Amino acid sequence: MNKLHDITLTANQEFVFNLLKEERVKMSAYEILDKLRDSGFSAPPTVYRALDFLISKGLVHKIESLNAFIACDHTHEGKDSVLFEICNHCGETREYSDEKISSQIYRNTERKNFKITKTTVEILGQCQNCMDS
Amino acid sequence: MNKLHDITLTANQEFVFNLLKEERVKMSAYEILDKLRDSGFSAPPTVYRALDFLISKGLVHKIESLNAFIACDHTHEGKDSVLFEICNHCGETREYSDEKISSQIYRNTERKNFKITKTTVEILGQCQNCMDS
DNA sequence: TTTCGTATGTTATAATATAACAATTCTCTT
DNA sequence: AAGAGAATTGTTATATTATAACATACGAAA
Repeated sequence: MNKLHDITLTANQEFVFNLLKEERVKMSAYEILDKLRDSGFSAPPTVYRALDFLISKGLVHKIESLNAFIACDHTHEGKDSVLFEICNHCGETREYSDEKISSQIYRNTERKNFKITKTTVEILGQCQNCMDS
Repeated sequence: MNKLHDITLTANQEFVFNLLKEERVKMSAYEILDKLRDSGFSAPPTVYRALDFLISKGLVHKIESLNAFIACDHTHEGKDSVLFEICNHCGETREYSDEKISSQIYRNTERKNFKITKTTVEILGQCQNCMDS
């Protein structure tokens, strides 16, 4: 089932989303801008607006510790926290979710009546490939 | 036991650390700069250098999703991940660690031979106080 | 077809962070 | 106490990331 089944994208939003989906790597807003100049993008707000929309729909995530953006890998259900595992060396960024971590995060906060609006879990390090070489 | 038992701070580092310890709230680098102008701080590098040092010693943490810095609350042992719980409304920032979450993060990555250098776990939402009012 | 919400283009600027380099201070070691 | 080497600082400039503001255009729906 496609995540887009009930989301209509404008031309700009589609340019940004397709770029991120095709490249499958994290990109800064200004990298996106540069790659889309030929498509008519000329200034940062065009990129940031599209990103904001895509993020609000869960189609793109921001990696806070790198100020970078990446297309979302998988469908999100209600209460799962997204985790990112990022290699410092090659930049490869894997997204996943972990039920144990998500539920533990929610258990902690529910006890305190803290109402979560967003979770950020980012794991930086070196991947096996980069350790070998 | 004081965390500083074997760490010597320079004057600048101490200004920044004391400010963050006393205020006990997150502050941006430029807020720190403004508060320390009277102490002779005049440009960003002075602040960022002190912060870098304090972070490297574990005395200060950066909150990635807010580009802000906060004095560390507690002693860190080998493999614990720090968690931040941040109220969008009042800005209160609580630091804690959770053995279940930390160990689960490490279990996930060890299986894949991914070597962690840093973890970022930030939970944004609304605290009970702010919900009541 | 008017209306209203959303998206866009554009210019300017705000906020966050680092580069580069000369000058100074600190800490050993002798 | 002097000097070498390392670390820290002051300073200026600039890079990087993100938003404000406002006029215009577009799109769905009454």
